[in-house]
Amino acid sequence: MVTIRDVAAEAGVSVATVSRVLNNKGYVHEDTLRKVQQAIEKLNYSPNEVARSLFKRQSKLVGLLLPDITNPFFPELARGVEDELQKQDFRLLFGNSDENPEKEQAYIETFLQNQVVGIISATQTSGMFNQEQPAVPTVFLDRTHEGRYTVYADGREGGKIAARELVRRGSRNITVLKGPGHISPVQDRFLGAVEVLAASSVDFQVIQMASLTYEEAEERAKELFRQYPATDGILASNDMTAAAVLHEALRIGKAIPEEVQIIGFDDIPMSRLLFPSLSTIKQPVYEMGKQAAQLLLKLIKKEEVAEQIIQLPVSFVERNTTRKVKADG
Amino acid sequence: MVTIRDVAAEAGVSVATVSRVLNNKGYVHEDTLRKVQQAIEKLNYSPNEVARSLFKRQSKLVGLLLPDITNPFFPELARGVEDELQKQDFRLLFGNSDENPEKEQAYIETFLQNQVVGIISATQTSGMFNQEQPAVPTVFLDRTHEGRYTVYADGREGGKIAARELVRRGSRNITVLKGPGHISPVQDRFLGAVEVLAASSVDFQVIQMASLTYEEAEERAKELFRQYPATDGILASNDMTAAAVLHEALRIGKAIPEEVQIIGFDDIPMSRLLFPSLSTIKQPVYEMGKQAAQLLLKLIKKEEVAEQIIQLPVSFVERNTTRKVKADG
DNA sequence: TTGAAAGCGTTACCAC
DNA sequence: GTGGTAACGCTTTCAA
Repeated sequence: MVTIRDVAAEAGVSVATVSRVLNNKGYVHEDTLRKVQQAIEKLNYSPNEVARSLFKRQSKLVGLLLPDITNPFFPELARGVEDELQKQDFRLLFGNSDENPEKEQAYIETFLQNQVVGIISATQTSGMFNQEQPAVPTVFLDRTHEGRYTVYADGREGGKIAARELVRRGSRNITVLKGPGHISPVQDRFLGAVEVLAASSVDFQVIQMASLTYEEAEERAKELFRQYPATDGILASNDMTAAAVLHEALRIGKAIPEEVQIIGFDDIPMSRLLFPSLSTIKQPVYEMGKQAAQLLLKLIKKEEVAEQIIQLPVSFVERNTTRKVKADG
Repeated sequence: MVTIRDVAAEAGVSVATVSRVLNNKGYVHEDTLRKVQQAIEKLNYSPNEVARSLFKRQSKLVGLLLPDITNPFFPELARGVEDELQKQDFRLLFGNSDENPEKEQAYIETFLQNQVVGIISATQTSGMFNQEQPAVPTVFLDRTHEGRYTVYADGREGGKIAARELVRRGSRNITVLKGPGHISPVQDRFLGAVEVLAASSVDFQVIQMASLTYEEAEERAKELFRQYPATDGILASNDMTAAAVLHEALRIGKAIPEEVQIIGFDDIPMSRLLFPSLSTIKQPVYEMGKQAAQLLLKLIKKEEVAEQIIQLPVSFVERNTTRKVKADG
């Protein structure tokens, strides 16, 4: 391993000088500069980040905590975060918590032990965060936490839009699939939907799910069609569950969207590839990741941040699990 | 920040002693042990990994380089890697290279600067790796590299199986969509398929794609049906392109699988949710990630490793883009 | 069984 | 403009 000492020796200067050119701060003569640069080149030197981090008590690393990268909602989030951080030469320390408090705790602890400059977390449990203010700037992503920096999409409005679209397109007996209540975005969209439905004149009922897995959604969908055969509109908690419902509906011979309309939530990549392609509420996922990273960067640099909570808009994506409607007017 | 010094002071011992209990190596009296543990508890001390890494010239970090986590093939790979490493308290430094040599170079450099103990790379370009043996144990995943530790699935055999299944199920005019030749697994499956087709009595043609994007596949699919209207069987480079072909086929009114059969490759999560659900060649993706991590762990610990290359088997997943065939016999 | 001290590779302060 | 050196928090000799 070649160190700053070797470079100094090679260039015939002190380590202090080499350090100065490395960080280009402080005076250094042009000739000296050249000598040092040549030495660096010659020895193929590259500074040891660990030593730097130790001295500065802060690394160029950011901790990213996700529930599960395998859930198709998250890869784009992660990408948004990474692309933004990468531009400023920050790197990602990455972990999946499975919403398991112990795992989460363990990851956060090692993030901190590795002296990350900041943390972005898309988890809800946040056992650690709840206890105390974390030692480094932290931004929550997709999940809201009272009094914390947060970037998320307007799930409430999304739920409303979904419900309105379903009603507007003619559903008169709607079933809402309600996801786990402790996941804030899931709860928000549910509340939004119910708010609109309650104020409308359509019949509706709610089926509670304990998870958002495809498998459970399949079960619930069976139940749904058995229990509420008159249902002609379904609001799913997310696209994955919508896919399960869609398949079950097709399996038992329902015409989609003629007999039953379905609206999902998220707009994950697969949604447009389903058949019929899935109408859904789109979250600006990449943008959310990006904005979370930007916010964190500001926090790290102690720049002024206008607001603690950034809420991004969602939008209805009309595809083929909802009926067409005449142009408004 | 509470340091080992604080703990030592609190416990009334030297830092050396605290270090000994931390790493439980060397003699330490039972009473002393207790005192130190209490001090640690009381001060809520947790050792600084950065300082450790600096001294040991080696961290508890592993670099994971992926082309793009947004490509649905990779999340499960990453998960396999992470789950395995996490058990042994290693953490992941994570980056997407987009198969861009500069990005890749930059990531690897920072991995090394952060003194990772090892690297797992699923990239093909590997500008850096090609030059010289990297400074730390490195395992290639999904992509093969001459003379390097590698974990991958048997794409060649997969290509053969796919071709055989298509022929066996009655396709007589087959189009092979060939992905970018520089990506080894993609090339392997192509070669396997062609090998079987060439030895068979069916007609076949090849369409070359410059990428594996859905968008390009859509274009090529249009071309395909225009140029080779007699095609009754399609071998796609992966499931994503298969999905595009499937949609285009449906759009122009082809009956699937009656008029045209399609087989994908990978078995990404969406494949079973397509309509008709996609027959494909399944790669044991999670397992691949896991094995790569296990291999790297062995390398790190300088344990004996039986072989440099681990090849995992693939399998045909029969779904509904291929015709049923009577039981063999 | 314990402690003093050197050293891991940097940076930043202070002299010159 | 430049260099010497303490310090970052830890581990590991080595001596006691």
